[in-house]
Amino acid sequence: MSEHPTPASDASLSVWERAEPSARPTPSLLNRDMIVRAAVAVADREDLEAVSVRRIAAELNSGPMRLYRYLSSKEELLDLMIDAAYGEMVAAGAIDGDWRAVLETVAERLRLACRTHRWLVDLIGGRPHLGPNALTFLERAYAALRKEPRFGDINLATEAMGILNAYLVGAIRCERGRIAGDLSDADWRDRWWPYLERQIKTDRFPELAAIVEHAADITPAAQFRNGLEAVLDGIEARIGRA
Amino acid sequence: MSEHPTPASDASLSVWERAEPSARPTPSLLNRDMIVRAAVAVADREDLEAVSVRRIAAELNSGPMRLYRYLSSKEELLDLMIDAAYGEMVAAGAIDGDWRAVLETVAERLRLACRTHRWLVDLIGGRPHLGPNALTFLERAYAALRKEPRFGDINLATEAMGILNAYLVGAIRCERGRIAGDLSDADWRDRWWPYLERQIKTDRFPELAAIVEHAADITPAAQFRNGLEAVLDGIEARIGRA
DNA sequence: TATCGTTGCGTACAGTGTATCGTAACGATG
DNA sequence: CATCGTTACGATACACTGTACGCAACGATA
Repeated sequence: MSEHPTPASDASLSVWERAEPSARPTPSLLNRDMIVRAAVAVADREDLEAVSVRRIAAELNSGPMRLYRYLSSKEELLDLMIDAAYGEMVAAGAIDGDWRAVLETVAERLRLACRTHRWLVDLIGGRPHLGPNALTFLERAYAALRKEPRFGDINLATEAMGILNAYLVGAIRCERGRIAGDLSDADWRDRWWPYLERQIKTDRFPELAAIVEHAADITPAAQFRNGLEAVLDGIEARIGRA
Repeated sequence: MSEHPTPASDASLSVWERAEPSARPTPSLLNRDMIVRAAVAVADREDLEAVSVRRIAAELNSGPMRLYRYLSSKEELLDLMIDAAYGEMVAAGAIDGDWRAVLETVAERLRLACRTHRWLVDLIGGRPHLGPNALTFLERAYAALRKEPRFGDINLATEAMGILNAYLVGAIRCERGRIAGDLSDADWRDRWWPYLERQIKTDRFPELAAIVEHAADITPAAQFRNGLEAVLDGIEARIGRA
């Protein structure tokens, strides 16, 4: 597979020994889509730091530099991965309903995407998401939102979406590694939890102790939804006032 | 400074060629605090990816592995840096006032910390912040918050703080790289902005076009405050109802 | 004094992203 | 058809990463 195919015109060899003339060693089909697909697959199966240029190239039976004909940097690969995720969010269907339903749909789609592709969590809130699918998703969300007369002023719509987005990014990111995070996560159970328990036993943090004691009272999903409701209430208050 | 000192007991050399016996080359003072200080300084001056173990070690006139007597991994160095930032947030003074003032103080402190130390933005929302200073900060915030009778139920306090924190993390992270981000940022001006402008000219994204047109209507700082107010309103609505 | 366990940290390894550049294939020309 | 200049591919190589490993030097013990 990676053995040097004999150069098609090595003069020291007779014709019969040499490879066929159209020797470009079957330049196995390759295109951006395949690259992104491979990267997403690796990131899904393992995690984001398993995605290295070499690794993805190997996955496609090529050398690392071959990818650089399709991408000009690894960052661009990440951008493409993000946009692939937005592609799924777009494909999940039309966005409609009253403004609250629209914002809830946006929230659900993003959260679902981040659950399907855990690596996405590390990528939201960092670089801007401006790929074609992201733009399409945003465009549709805004279009749906602005059907409501209350959001006739575009600045109001932008503000609402900005607030929602900020909450989403933060909530989704914090869901990993919340105080007293679910002990199913190995990192929490083995590393942080024992430490936290010891700190609390010192009686220097009575409030936190109480919090940890009640930590199991609410599931992450419920917390997400409660927060979302609160944020939407807040937006409603601002909209009404404006 | 880094020339190989001849091993003091290399049998192949005569005494006169060998270094003095007490060859331990003056093990310059070192401790965790100095390491963290150096790392923060480098990250402040350049950015987070300038912080490599080698680089920080060199900054302290030592080899890379020397740091591993004080840290067991680079991640721990990042944890220490984060907690140093929380140290400043704690030192900024007591937290008091009514619940709204408390949450606003928390918000301001975190945002200020992220402006003073831009690298902190990359570190919030990722790993949990459980260093002693972070715990102290949280403890004080909760203590102040719970003076309000409305937050007698600890679960309410946790929920409120969770929502606030999610918004803060997201808002602060998104402040870098928002749609039509400030053109003072070189990356935006040279890389994203021209692209975005071209996309909008295609008329495929009329909503986004309108948004971009009005992008300058509001400053990032105002947007942050507006969002914060909305989130606090939302929390108030939930608290009142509960 | 000779030996040993412990400690500190330099060396080296396996990996990263990507600049560079030799070379192979091609299209145009003699 | 042979030759050449041009292009584009992608292997090699470079500068860098985090850190495992093992060696050298030390203090304590026999």
